[in-house]
Amino acid sequence: MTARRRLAPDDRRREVLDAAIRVLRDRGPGGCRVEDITAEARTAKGNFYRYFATWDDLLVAVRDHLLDAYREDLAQRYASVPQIEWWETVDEEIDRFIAFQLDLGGLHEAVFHGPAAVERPVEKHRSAASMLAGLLTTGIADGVFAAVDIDTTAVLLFDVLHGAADAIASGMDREEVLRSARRIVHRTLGPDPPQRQQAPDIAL
Amino acid sequence: MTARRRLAPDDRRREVLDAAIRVLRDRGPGGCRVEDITAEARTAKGNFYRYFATWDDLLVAVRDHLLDAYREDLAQRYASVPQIEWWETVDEEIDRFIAFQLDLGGLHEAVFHGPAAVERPVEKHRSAASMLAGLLTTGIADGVFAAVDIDTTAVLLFDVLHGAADAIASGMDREEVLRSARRIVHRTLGPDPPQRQQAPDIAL
Amino acid sequence: MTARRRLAPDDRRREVLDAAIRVLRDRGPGGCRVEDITAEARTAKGNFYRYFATWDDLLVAVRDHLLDAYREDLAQRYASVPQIEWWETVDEEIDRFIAFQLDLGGLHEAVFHGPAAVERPVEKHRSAASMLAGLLTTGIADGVFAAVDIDTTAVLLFDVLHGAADAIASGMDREEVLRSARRIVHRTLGPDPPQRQQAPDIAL
Amino acid sequence: MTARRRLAPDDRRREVLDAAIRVLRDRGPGGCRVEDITAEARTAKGNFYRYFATWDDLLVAVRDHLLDAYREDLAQRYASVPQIEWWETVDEEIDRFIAFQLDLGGLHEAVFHGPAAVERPVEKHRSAASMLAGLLTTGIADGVFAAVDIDTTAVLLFDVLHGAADAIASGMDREEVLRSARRIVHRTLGPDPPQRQQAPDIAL
DNA sequence: TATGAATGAGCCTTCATTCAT
DNA sequence: CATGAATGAAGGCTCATTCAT
Repeated sequence: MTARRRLAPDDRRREVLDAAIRVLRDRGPGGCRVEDITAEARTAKGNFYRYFATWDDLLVAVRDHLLDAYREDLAQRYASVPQIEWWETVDEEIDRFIAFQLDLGGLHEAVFHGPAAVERPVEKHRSAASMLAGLLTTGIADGVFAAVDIDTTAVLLFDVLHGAADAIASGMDREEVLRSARRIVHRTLGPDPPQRQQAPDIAL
Repeated sequence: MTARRRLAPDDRRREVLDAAIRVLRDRGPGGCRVEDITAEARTAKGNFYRYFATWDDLLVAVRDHLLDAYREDLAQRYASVPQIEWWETVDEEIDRFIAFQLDLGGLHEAVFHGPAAVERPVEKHRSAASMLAGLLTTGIADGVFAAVDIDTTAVLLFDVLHGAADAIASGMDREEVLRSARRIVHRTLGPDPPQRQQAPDIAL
Repeated sequence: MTARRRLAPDDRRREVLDAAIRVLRDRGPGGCRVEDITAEARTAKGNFYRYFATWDDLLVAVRDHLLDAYREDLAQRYASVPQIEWWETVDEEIDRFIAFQLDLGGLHEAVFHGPAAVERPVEKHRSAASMLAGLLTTGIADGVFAAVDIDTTAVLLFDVLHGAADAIASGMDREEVLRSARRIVHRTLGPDPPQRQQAPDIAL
Repeated sequence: MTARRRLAPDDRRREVLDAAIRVLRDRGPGGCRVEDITAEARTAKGNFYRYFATWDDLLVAVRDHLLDAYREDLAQRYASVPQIEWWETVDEEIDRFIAFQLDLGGLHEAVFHGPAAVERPVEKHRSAASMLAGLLTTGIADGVFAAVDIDTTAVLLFDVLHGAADAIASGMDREEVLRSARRIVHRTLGPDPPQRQQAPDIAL
């Protein structure tokens, strides 16, 4: 390289991390090697290992960074809201999360699947599901959401959103998918339907 | 060298496929090479390539085999049923599908994620979602399920089931998860709650 | 295959040999495996080894077959000719040999180069050069050709013809090449120019 | 692991290239794998690919290196010669070129034949024939050589020299071969013999 | 005898990781 | 600290050759 760019360690680490995010997002996990990332970060290959002990560590770091950023963003959004408009919020957050997922592109496969993801699962407090669980807790406490089992429902609704993004990415109509996703969430969190079991019984 | 075991091509292919399923299930995609599979199948490495042109082809074959088997199984179950007890069926199939997923173990990551899955997506007619769509179509036609958008809802409910299996695999309580999964499906497919939108409306 | 075709061993061997010639000619040594040849010969792979101990043996057999055929052809041509028109004959044979070489296509590289050729050189009595040597011997005896060293000249003139075919194959103008080849041969075998050494001396 | 030897890329590349030349020369293309070369170069196998994208690229590099070296050498020899003694020069260059070829040993087959040679032919400006063509051009311009067709004659005379080396390598007497080769070249480039066509006519 | 399934050594190529400078 | 050359374990794939049926 032309000239050494001396940076504070944290800045350099951040540059590498950002480069990794860009490269992973664009090219996906395949065709993305350590060298691709350091090249994108305009630093030397060996430098990578100054900041990340192994390749998997990078992946974990990327994942955690994204999740933390998302969580922080979420917190920001509701930090100053005195009274949440729950159902509006739900739709808004659904859209937002799906948009976020779509934006991840190839990154998603890289950090949420593959060996790194399997061997080093997201810590609970970081997971998207736990964010959702937070929302559910408050919403239920506010008496707006039905009293579902929070942890499991959060996980499963998260899967719905996640799957919605995949569906859109794979070519399904965005609005259709969004509509169905919203429907599932609304139905799941809405109040119990009074006569739910009867109509079917009759139908049979 | 052990004695040669000469088999009809179909049988040998099947043996290799079965070996692959076992190995993949137990060890996951990492730590599973062509040689591991042929060793498990008690045949020579080179023989692998008589039956599968590339490693990815094997993965696709495994995936298709599993999906086809599941679909066939499903068809079998309802082939002779004159009158479906829809809500019972729903619960039963939910349990069954989740059990199936859990049983896949490391196989799931191997064949539904990773390069092979990305570059060679499941053909539509084979996908689990399309099976679900079939069920939805009939259920809606029978007037039991709400008139949801079939394709997208099928995909998203599939994600719920899939996520449920993951959740259980990752240590969450099986019954808890199952209950929430059932709840989401029931709510999604159940009749519109007459007053559903009111409480929120008032809340706003 | 549909039905076993039982052939006399010699016929079968010949079929395989012919198939090899066709395949080698068309595809060259790369991309030509034992199986390609047996497929072309419409027989089973294992049958190959009934007639040729190794792959290299096939190559040698092909080479010898071609050379023998050429030699026989040559003999035929002059068997009944009472009086050879030497210089016409020279030109005719030059053309013929080059045409033969060109016709070999990929075969040439396969059988006259490569490991087989290196480790198992053509036996002297079979070589094209030895045919040429025969011609030279007679021509010199007839007092038509200059008294060159027969063995070495034959080899080198053979290289000229061989090179001429290569040149044409690689895109040079056929007539141009033929003319130069003829010129070299004529000059080499023609009578000593009386004043040969003087002009250059003067020129310097 | 032996101690790491860190070299400037150009130096290392050169070491690998030289090692390749040695190994290829001694053992020929068969029985020479990437690992043999890196072993000879006292470096790790993987390092090979820092300098040569593929095996064939190495072969091409070796070939070009040899041809360039020879050409440079040739140029050097005549850079400072004011007046060329053409016929002496011819004999000298014949000897030299044949010696060069002989020295190549197994290298010749490796780089001038085989898949690499077929798929990536020598660029024209590098070929030995083009060097010869240069010589012919000047010699003809000087009025010393007969006005032959330069390109084709160069190619064919090159084949003579090349064949001469092969002949010597295969056991023919060196001096005999050289004498005949010289004769062919002299005759080809010498002045037209006055009565060339008559003697034969009479002889018949 | 004919068939084609089975064998396994061989080989190129990739790339995370290390470390001399 | 930064650099990028060096390392070497993997691992996919080929194909001549063997041999059970």
